[in-house]
Amino acid sequence: MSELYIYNSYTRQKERFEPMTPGYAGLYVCGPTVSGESHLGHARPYVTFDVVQRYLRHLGMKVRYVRNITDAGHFEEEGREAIDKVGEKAKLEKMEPMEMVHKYTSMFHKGMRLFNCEEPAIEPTATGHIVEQIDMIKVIMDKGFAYEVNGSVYFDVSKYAAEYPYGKLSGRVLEDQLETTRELDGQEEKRNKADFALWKKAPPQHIMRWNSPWGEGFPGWHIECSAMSSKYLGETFDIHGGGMDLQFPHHESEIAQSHIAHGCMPVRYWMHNNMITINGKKMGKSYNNVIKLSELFSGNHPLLEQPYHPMVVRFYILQTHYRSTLDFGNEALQASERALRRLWEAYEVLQKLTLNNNGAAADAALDAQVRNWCGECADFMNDDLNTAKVIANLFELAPVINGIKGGQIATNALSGETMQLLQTTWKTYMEDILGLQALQVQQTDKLDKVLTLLIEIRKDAKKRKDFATSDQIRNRLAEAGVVLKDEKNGDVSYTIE
RNA sequence: GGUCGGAUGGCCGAGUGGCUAGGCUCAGCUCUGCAAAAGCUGCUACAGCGGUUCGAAUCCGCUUUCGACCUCCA
Repeated sequence: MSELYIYNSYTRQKERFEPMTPGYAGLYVCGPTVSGESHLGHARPYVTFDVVQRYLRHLGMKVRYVRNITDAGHFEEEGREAIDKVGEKAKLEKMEPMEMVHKYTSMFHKGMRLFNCEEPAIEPTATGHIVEQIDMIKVIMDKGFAYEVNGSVYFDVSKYAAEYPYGKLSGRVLEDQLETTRELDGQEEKRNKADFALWKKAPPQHIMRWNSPWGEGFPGWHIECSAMSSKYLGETFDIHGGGMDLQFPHHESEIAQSHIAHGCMPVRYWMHNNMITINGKKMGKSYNNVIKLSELFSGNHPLLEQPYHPMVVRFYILQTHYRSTLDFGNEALQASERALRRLWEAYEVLQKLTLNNNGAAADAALDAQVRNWCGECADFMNDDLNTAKVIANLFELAPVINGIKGGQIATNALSGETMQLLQTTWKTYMEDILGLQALQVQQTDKLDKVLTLLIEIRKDAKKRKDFATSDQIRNRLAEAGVVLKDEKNGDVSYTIE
């Protein structure tokens, strides 16, 4: 039995995952900024870390999964107008800040449900943890690594870098930063360009503001994650996840401020998912090329040829390793849709197979092959969560399942034990770990009865060789999105698209 | 400009030294009243040029090219 290895961005190598407390795992993932609707790019980390969380649990660990909601505090452009993003957008939309935050939080939650992402154990908000953030800033100031200027507080990166490995996570050296950091208004407040804000003084027009020892203002860009992760997971915790684009400056800053505030490194394993690209470019608001989730599900976007089911998108994400870029394309999504449909139908077939083969496997070679394919899935997950290879193995097994049903493979080819392993493996990976669900519309009993009746009428017609009637039923149902399938044994099954 | 990471068959995408990845598409066959589904078979690729090696998509060097980060970003 192999053990779980994950790629640690901090050390840039795969490391064996050993939780701090055996049997328990702490996971923090940077959540959404609820000043706008989530897009396809956002889906990736949440699906990725949902699988991480599911897998840790599958391995028997109790997982505390914390994912924040950023509902205040980020700057549009640091140092320029010091505009709180949430406050500014609210004015444009003529909404109260809390009204907008609630709207986009609800939309985010709805998206997560559609993707079948399990809810985090704790979903803390930035505005709910102003006190903790202020306390943390005070500690950093007391230790001499932050300074106040005109109602704002900055972290002294140079001082930190002189003693500690600042830039290790993102692979950069401070000297480069000093040369390449862009000239911005308000930079003169800082002692060094590389310093970042822990607390910003609120300009008069700023809506969201809180009292602090330094006057009215709002928390800096990075402090919320440090304050909330340490509160709920401890000063050092197991896994911190997020998109690769957050490595610098966000996660680098988290490390520095937490390190000073708590005297220890905050995170043991850093995990970063790669980006979703579109026409070769990262999908992001700075490129103005985002496809919002609602557009994706409705197909209402110039780049979309059709709507895509949330499960198709989830499957599409999991077919690629999380550390590779994933290029958006209609062809790719459509391929995923067909693939998932085929896989899920095989899964449903497998669940219905009831074989009681008490004897040995008639086809020992196939039996061994099946056992091997099943067993490999765990190895693939343990190798830095290679969901792509797990799915490939499920596709290796699909013809075996369909073959047994179709009669191409003898019913006693596999031993009863292997059959059971096959069923358990599919249930475990399809549902529990990959978190996949049926694409089909949930049919009601009434609909099922109607369709059963039509199928019976069609069967009678076929018996009488009245193919006009039988084809009419089949074709009209197909037009309505119900596909009939004539089984070899005379049964008829249907799928609703 | 600096740092880092890619370039795999018609498309998507695994894969770090030798063994068919997988999916989608396409073609043929089996089954079938026809079709669909399913099963079987075929299409066999690793940007280019050198090098290391018995052997390289996989290691090293160079070239071309794309991207990410350096500013809010998942």
